[in-house]
Amino acid sequence: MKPNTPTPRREASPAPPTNCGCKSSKSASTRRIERAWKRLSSLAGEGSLVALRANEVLLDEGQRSDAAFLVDEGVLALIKSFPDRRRQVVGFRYASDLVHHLLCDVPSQVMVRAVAPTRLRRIPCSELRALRDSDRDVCSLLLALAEEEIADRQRQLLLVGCANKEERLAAFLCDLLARTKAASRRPSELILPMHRREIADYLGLSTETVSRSFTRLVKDGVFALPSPSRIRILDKATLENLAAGQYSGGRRRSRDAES
Amino acid sequence: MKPNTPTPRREASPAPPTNCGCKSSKSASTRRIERAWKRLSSLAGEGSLVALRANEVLLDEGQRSDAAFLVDEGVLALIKSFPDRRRQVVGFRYASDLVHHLLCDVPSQVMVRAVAPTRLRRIPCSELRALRDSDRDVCSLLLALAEEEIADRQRQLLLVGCANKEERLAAFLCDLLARTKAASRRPSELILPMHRREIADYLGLSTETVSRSFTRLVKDGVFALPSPSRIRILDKATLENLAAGQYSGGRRRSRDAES
DNA sequence: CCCATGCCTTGATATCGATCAATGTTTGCC
DNA sequence: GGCAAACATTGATCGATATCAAGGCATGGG
Repeated sequence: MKPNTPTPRREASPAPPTNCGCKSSKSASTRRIERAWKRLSSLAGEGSLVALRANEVLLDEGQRSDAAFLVDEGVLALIKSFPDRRRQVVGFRYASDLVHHLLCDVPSQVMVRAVAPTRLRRIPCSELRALRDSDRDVCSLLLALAEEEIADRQRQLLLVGCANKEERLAAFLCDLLARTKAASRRPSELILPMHRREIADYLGLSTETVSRSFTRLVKDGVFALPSPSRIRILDKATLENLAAGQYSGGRRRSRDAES
Repeated sequence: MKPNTPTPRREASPAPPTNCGCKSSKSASTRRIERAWKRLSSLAGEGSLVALRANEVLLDEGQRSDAAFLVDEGVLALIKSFPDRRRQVVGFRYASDLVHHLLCDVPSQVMVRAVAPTRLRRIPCSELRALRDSDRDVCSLLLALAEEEIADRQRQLLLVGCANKEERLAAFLCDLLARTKAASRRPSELILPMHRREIADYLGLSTETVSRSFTRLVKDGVFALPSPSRIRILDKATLENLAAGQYSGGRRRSRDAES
């Protein structure tokens, strides 16, 4: 559709392992990563478009796909369900994210479901693997993406393990803000593409608790909620402090702190 | 210093992305990974040994190291601390694990501390990076290791997000059992190298709650506790069922289950 | 327009694990 | 061996969040 060349995940691609400025110049390694990204996304041909309606499942848990996907538009949730009702969203995927690229041809650990109308492009596993094996830069790029995902999971773990409900919500909103900053013209305006339930399953809370956290932050003047899915940030500093856990008030678990 | 050639993490290396038996034969890709591992570990020369006493810090949060490390013996914890007393262990590292290999020359997100006497071998970042860039198989190996770490973090996230205290402890013990299976002659005997506090910080619980969970599982006949750091598994099936969350009794968070 | 459905919010209560407070137990040092 | 420090266990109580239970508010179909 529109010929937007996808950029690497997150604006100003962090790509930790390559641009650490030790032996190769930053711009050189950035160029390498960009070239690799173009090669990779060129695999995602126009002929292999996938469109999903909201709530449609791209891939079930345990299912193996012979392709990875590049998100053109929309939002997906990676969901792990348990035999009883327990559920955990282990991540969201937004425009220009890769989905399933690490697990090509391996049974998926999670269900992948669109939380909003979504368009993706298929990247056949065989081609992805061939490119990875033949192109050093692509391998580096995949490594950089993997590291980013490790960092994401760690952030989420810290939230669920250490943060109270307002901190969790604040951190989630900050992440979302960072992801969609470019897309929106007004930086203080934030659209929530997912429902309370999905936010709750991401943050390890119940929907009621998520709702109460929204209410609390509205009352504290951190943001306004013109509609349940639209947020107007009023006090970004407080939101970010909450998100960073830089104050005292979270869930402690141990009395004695050493070191 | 015993000349044990380290094997890739986890016995019978899972290495998901390479041995999926689609185009290359399994043994061929396994051989490639093994060769890569040898090349990588040969970087960790005998001259660069590091020995840590229990509780000694290898690397502080925010510090950048110009080397990665290969664990010869012992156990390390990766710890994230917050301004107040909150703390989260985001992972443990055992013999034959790599430490910090993904974050070479980048400020560490976590503190790395020995929880027991530990010996490591340095792998200079520059050499690691050079080998990664020049050797395709090493790049693949690093990618496989990164995927494994993503899976580990996901497992931990599911524990902290969805499991009750006994499930969390059971899952932790099963993981530890799998990691040390080869080392111990008696498969039902398990040595805990870390203290209750570190287990608690890993599982997102308090030490008291961890202690109570131990007591509970002992009372339920799942294992015996000859001493606080020695476990004799009595009912492995129950332990594994608890760990897998394959029953009902965990922390639900949502009433309605669909899909 | 009216109704039905699904989502969101709010309130009351229950529960799980944290916290506070002792009391055991192990370990290592003298 | 005796002591001290660190670690582990146990009990009592508290608090944060889940759960249960109504409503409120949109949105869409007839």
